[in-house]
Amino acid sequence: MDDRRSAARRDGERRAAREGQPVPPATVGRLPGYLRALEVTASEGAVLTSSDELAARAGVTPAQLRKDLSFLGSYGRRGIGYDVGHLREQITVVLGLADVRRVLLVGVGNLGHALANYAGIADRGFVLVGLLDVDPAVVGTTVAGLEVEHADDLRAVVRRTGATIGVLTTPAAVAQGVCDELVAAGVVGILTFAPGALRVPAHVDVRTVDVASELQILAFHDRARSVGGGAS
Amino acid sequence: MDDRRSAARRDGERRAAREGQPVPPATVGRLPGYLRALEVTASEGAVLTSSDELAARAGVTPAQLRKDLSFLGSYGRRGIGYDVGHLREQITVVLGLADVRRVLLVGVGNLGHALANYAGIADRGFVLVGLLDVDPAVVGTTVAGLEVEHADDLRAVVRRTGATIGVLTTPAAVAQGVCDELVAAGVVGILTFAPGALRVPAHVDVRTVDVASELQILAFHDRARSVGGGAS
DNA sequence: TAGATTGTTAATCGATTAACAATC
DNA sequence: TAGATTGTTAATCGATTAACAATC
Repeated sequence: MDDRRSAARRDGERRAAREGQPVPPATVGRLPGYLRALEVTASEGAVLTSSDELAARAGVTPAQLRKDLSFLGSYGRRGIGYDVGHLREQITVVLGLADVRRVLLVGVGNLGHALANYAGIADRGFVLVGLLDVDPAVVGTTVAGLEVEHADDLRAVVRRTGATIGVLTTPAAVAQGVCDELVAAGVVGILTFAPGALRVPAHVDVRTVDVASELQILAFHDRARSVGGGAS
Repeated sequence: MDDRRSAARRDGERRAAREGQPVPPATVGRLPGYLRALEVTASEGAVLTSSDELAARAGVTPAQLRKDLSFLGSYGRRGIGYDVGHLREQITVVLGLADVRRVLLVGVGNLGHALANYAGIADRGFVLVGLLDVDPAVVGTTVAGLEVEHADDLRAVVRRTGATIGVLTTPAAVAQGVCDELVAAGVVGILTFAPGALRVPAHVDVRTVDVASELQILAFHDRARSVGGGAS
C-alpha cells in the first residue's frame, strides 16, 4: 500500500512493531519464555546467542523463534546471532515491562497468600500494590508487607494505587462479581485462578489459570496412553 | 477409505472417538470448561441444555462447542439439545476421569502447600497420594492429611502410590532435575509451576503454569492500549 | 573468500467460523 | 406440519514449518 524505499525499510519495520498491533497472539504468548531464556543466557555471561541456542532453551524450534522475533522488527545480525542484552531490552519494551505495572490481588486465602509472596511477581516488572479480602480474620493483617484491606473498598484502593492489573484468587462463586468491580474501577487486565469463564468488556484482557483443567488435560493423555495402548 | 453403510455410521464415529487420538488438542483444552459448565447447569436442576446455553456458559461460540463435541461422537439430539447428565458422563470418560488419577506433589513451599489443600484437585477426579520436599523443616510434617516425605525417596513413593501425574512446585533451579526423576520413576504427566521449559521424552506430557508469564502477557496488552492510544 | 546465521518467503497444517441440510 | 437445534461441510483465517537468499 505504502511505497517506501530501501533505506527506510528496516526502521519502518521496527517502528511498526513498536507502535503496534501486528504481533500475533501466539507470538506474544511465547515472548515471556524468550525473555527468561535470555536472562539465563545473560547470567552465564554470554554476550551473543543464536536462534539455535535460544530456541533450545525456550523449548521451541529455531525457525519458530526467528519468525517470532521478526514480528518485533529484526534485532539480530546475519552470520553473527543476537546480542543478548539488546534483545532482552527489546522484548522487555515490547512486553510493556519498561514501566512497572501495578497489581492488585483479591482473595487472600491459601493461594492468594502464596502468590502475594511469590518472587516472580516483584522480580519481573510488577509491584503488588494492594491486597483485598472479605474475611474479618484476614482483613487488617499484614501479608507480604501490605495490610489486607476490605474488598468493599476495592474502588478506592484501585483509585489510590493506580493498579491496572488484578489477580483474582477468590472462590469461583464470587469471581464474576469481583471481576465486574475491578473492571468498573478501571483495571484492564485480569489474571484469574477461579474456574469458569469471566465476562468482560472487549477492552479488558483476561487470562485464566485453572489448575483442575490442567490436570484434566493431563488425564486425557494418561488415559489415551492406556486405551490406545502398546506399540505404535 | 473405509466403506461402511448408514446404520453403522453413528456407532462407528463413537467408537473412533472412544478408541482414539482424533480429538484435536485445541478441543481437548476446552473440554474441562465444558464439563464445568455442565456441572453448573446440572446444579441448577436442568436436564436438557443447548449449544447456545452451554457455549455462553463456557465462554465460546455455539459453533465452536458443536464442532468440539462432534469429535467425541455426537451426543445431542437435533431439535432437542443435549442431555446434561449424559454429556457430562461422556466428557468425563473422554477426559479419562472415569478412573481416579493419582497425583504426587513435589515442593511443599508456599504454593505447594496451597495446592495440596486446593479442593479443585480432590473434587475433580484426582487423589493426592504423596507430598515431597527436601527441607528438613517441612519433611515429616503433615499437610493436607499427608506426611511430607523426603524427595530422595521419590522413586519409592511413586512405586508405592502408583502415581501417574506429578505436580512440580519447586524452585526453578531444581525443576529439571526433579522432572527427570519423576519421568524415570514412571510418571507420565507433569504440571509444573516453575518457569522455564522442561525437557521430557515424547511419551510424557508437560503443562506449564507460569504466573509471571501470564502477567507479562497482560502487560503487553496494557502497554498496547496506552501506546496504540485513543480512538479506534 | 568461505562459513555461519539471520530474516523472509512459500507451503503446509490446524483451528475457527458460518451456513445449512438433516432430523427431532 | 412448523419450529428448533444439531452435526457436518466448506470457506476462512491464523500458525507452524522448511527452505533459502541475503548478509555478516
